Amino acid sequence: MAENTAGGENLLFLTDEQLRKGIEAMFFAYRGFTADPDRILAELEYGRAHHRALHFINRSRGTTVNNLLAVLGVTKQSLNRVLRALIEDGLVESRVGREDRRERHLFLTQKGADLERQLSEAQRARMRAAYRAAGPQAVAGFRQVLEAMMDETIRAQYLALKEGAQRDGKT
Amino acid sequence: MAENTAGGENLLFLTDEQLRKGIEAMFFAYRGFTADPDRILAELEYGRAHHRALHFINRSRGTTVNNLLAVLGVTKQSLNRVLRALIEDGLVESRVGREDRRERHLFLTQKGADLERQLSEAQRARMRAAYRAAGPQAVAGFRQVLEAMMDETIRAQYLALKEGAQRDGKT
DNA sequence: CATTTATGTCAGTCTTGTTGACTTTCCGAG
DNA sequence: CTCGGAAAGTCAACAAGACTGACATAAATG
Repeated sequence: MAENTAGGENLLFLTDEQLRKGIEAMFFAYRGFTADPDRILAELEYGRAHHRALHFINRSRGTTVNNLLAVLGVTKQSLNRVLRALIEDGLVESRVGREDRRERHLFLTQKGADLERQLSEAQRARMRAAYRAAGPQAVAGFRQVLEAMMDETIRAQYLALKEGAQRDGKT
Repeated sequence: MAENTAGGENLLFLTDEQLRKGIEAMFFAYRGFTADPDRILAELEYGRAHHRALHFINRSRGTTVNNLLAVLGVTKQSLNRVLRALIEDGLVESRVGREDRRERHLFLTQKGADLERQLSEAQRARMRAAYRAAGPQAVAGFRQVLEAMMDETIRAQYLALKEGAQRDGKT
């Protein structure tokens, strides 16, 4: 590879070959990332979309449908189908907004919180194992690269969320 | 949180809060990761599934349908739909195996290679920017964590792929 | 020759995305 | 205050791409 000599050692990680490995790592890792919750969801006749909704309702309780839409990056019609199922099954509660009665504020019921906990714990367990295997320094790099890979507008949302509602202590 | 004091600084990154941030980073970053090729594909009436097929045929030219199945982790019916379209449109060529004539070996045509190049370049550009922004050390950590996050069996495949550049098994 | 393997196909289902059309509610201009 | 537009949410219909199951064909293998 030409860049090897042209750019010097410190640019080796920018060769097409290195980038390709990163792309494939991302692809395979994402499969692992979703595998555990997917198995749980399959038994309950829910899908990944339900998991995502539960996750973000839990993490920003009382959020409106519109907020959730922006975070999830889907159409409101698509989200609505998922939300309807979760509400019918008693996992999510939808309350009419007090100030603006067009809005619906979303909350997990106890049952919803239980499932969310079960799903996120499965995902966290894998993440915890990966973090432990790789070490703190690798984790910092992992997060840096992921943040840099997000779309601009998404990154802004992510950084806002990162601090967000349940703020305990420092990063 | 308790772990903050209980585990000491070196375990800070294993708190549920840290893990949740990692999970969300993964979610948002994967959206960015697929966004650019998705835009190109949408205009051509192809989907992400076609991109994945093109990518792995390019990276392991002459691979068999069965190999591709294992790497992509989908059913043959699902892959077949995608492959049929790519072959009909003249992006992929399917050749009967010389040694084992039951096998079909898959190759990109010039047209297929062109599209693959266009798609992967869009994806590489984002990856390159992220790598550049984060630096070599972060990239090393990024890859370490991703590898640790894969399923065991997938990781074995990935590591094999990582080394073997263009190894046509038996054509 | 019987079985197994590799591939392809038809049919049907499910999840989750899409667009279009509609209702309810809010708010600002006249 | 009323009217019309905008915003939030809902319902309906459709498409992509995954899935399962059943079956067909050809070739390799014991």
